[in-house]
Amino acid sequence: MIDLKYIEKNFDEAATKLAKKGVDSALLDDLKELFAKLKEAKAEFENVRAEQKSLSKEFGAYKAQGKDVAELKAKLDDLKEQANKLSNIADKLEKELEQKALNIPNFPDDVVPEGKSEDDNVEIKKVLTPKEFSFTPKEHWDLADKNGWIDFERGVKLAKSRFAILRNDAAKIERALINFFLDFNTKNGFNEVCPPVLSNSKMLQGTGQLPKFEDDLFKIDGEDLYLIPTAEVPLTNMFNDEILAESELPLLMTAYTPCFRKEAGSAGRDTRGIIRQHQFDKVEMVAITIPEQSEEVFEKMVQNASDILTALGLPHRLVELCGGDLGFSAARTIDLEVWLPGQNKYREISSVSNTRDFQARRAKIRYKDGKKNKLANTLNGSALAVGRTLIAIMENYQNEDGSIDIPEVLKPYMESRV
RNA sequence: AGAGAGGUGUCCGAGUGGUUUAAGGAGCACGCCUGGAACGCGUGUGUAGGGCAACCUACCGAGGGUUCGAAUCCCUUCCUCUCUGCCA
Repeated sequence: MIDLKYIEKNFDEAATKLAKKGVDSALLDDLKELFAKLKEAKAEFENVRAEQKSLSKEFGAYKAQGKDVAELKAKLDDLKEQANKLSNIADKLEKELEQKALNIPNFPDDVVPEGKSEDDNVEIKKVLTPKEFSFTPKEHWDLADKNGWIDFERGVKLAKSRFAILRNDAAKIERALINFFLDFNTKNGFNEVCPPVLSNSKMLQGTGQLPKFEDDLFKIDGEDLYLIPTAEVPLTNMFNDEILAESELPLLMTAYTPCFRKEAGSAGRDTRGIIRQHQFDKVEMVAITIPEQSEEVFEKMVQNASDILTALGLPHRLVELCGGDLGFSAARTIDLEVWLPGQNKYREISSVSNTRDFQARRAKIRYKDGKKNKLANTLNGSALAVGRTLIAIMENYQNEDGSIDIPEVLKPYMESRV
């Protein structure tokens, strides 16, 4: 959640920042007005309540002394009615304000470039040069057919469209990648976690998926539970409503989980192949830091994801997302895009974000700084999306006859094949 | 799923209608003690909001109710523990 006090005191600055993300300043006006109204309503209520409390004490004393309380009671009855009325007004305003505030996205960092869509993202650097093929490289779905690696029809039969079954070596590579990623991250200081893949609504609100993006989530019928869209949700919320000791920060975590997304609004996009599925595997990194540290940890996470791609011999590039392409909770995001020779373009394979204190404020993740409690910073990033890595390996390691080589670093993880 | 017990501050824990204005302890911070530390002693210390000082308000799992007054009584609901059932 954004900092309402900050908006109150630095309205123009806040409006400028959010304009970068495409937020209409009228929304902020609304928010500011509500905030002021709420303050006033609360003050009014508190005054009445204070009187009510102090007279109630007198009432007790009167009774003890055997004095007549009729007059006092009439006064108190009146105050009670007033207090109820005022508290209802304040409650209503508070709920309205909260609902509106929960739907305002995070402020972008100053380094975030202006822009409306992904076309305005800024390339930071390229890593590894795509290799020249002596033949026209195929797309991954053709290679999948040729090798019997992906069973699209039966995936649809089991569930519905955008579900697929990995078979033969594809299933083995998927598993090998998960293990390779987890080992790689662990060696770089990330602690391995194996969380639930269902999450309740409070946690999803903590990381920003709810209330705004309910349509993207699979919900369990009759329960306050959703399938997680990313391990960011359970890992970050492990510390929901907790106060951490400064000495235990930064907390660096990594987890493999399947992820579930309805992909509402992407009808027709990436319908071939397994680029965009309702269920996909991902190994995620999450960090909880003090504010002064989050920049450094952010760089580390980007570097870590890039190093994995390099270790796999996959050409990729780093892209700084522009304001318009930035996610709801992110203050800053760097995407890693892997080279797909079959598609002849770079495609997103990892997204590393610093949410600053946006999620921490929603999820009440704090740390004790000497005496005071302060909001922590939370960061997340993929290292990496497993299915898309499989695609990248297929397309980059393909031979003219359609066979596919296995990257060296993966071979120790695939002894049953080699 | 059934029966019983319970949810109080960073943690443990007392508290069955009015000096609870949440006891006490641990932890933490500061000071004394020390060559330095531990121990010991003293002081401070729940969270959030408003004035930003005194002070005021909300919060005892959540929501509702009773009452002049609720951590305390009633209802609903969630969670935890123990036993039973089921299960990888």
